[in-house]
Amino acid sequence: MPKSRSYKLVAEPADLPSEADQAHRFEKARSAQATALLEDYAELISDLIGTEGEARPTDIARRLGVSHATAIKSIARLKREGLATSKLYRGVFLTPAGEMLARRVRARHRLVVDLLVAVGVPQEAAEVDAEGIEHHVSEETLRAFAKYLGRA
Amino acid sequence: MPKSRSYKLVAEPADLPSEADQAHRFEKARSAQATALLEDYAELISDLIGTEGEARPTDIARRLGVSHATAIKSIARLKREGLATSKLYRGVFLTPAGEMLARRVRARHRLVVDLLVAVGVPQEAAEVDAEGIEHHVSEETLRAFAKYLGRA
DNA sequence: CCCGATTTGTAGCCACGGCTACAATTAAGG
DNA sequence: CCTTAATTGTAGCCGTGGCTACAAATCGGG
Repeated sequence: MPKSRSYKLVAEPADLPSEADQAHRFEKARSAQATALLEDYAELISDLIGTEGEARPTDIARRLGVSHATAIKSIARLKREGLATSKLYRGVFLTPAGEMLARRVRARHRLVVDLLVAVGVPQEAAEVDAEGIEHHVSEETLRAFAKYLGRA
Repeated sequence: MPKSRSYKLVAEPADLPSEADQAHRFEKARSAQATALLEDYAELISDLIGTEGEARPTDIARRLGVSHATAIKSIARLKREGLATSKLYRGVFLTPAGEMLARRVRARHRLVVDLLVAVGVPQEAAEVDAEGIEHHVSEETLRAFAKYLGRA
């Protein structure tokens, strides 16, 4: 029985998922979006520490294309979430949890770029699109990507 | 010459894109995210009108998994952006611009799902992930997908 | 060692997109 | 036709993630 509008007798159209399924999908997308920023910061901080030896708020801000104030506020959120640490006027560091997240994110990012390239997307477009796409790729999809790329 | 920290003599590490490039990618991802909500609403409204004959705020809200108040506020934004129209206590309709957007979004959504399935992602995972991924797929990448699927 | 530039941090603003609570309107049934 | 349920709309709150402007600390060169 339909959840509402019981006077409507037509069946659920085949080309639309059930209300519950559809709502569930959107909720997933929203929750993925909520963690996207944390993931981007974690990966970037890890990269900067790896290549520059340190991750400084202004560098982070420049790389993300935001003001330093925005970066500092986001770093504060990372600290609240237990992913990063920093002392006043010192650089930013990742906690073990932050490092783990960074590693996962970096691996996922590479897989996404590689898959895009493998199906014929030009390198630069793949890099750009992957930056947004990666946050919405589930573990299951990731496994499929790895398998497709022969890294199962 | 580096934009800052001129005392640093090491070259830009090869595994990180230039600051400008990276910032540009993140900006792209952010702007895509900003339009994602409008795209989801436009597609859903179009679907509902097509299958149910009308698009009512509560149905929209249920399908998106948000409160009706949230849906109504978002519909107001669609109206501000010239994508939808509605009169008090009547259903929601799309403007020609809204319809165009909906068509583009629907086609893109299908292409993304089909590509995911084609590379081995299970149907349901493809549907879920596509909901978040689709907003970040550029025209160029879309063309590559179509070509890969033999629909060039 | 101090002065000025750079970096870091803080304060406060805004729009967005969630929410609950309440008001108004419409629609259905007796 | 009137009452009640459902729907629609409004008000106001919250956290997020942008921003600018200003303050504080650090760092490098003279």
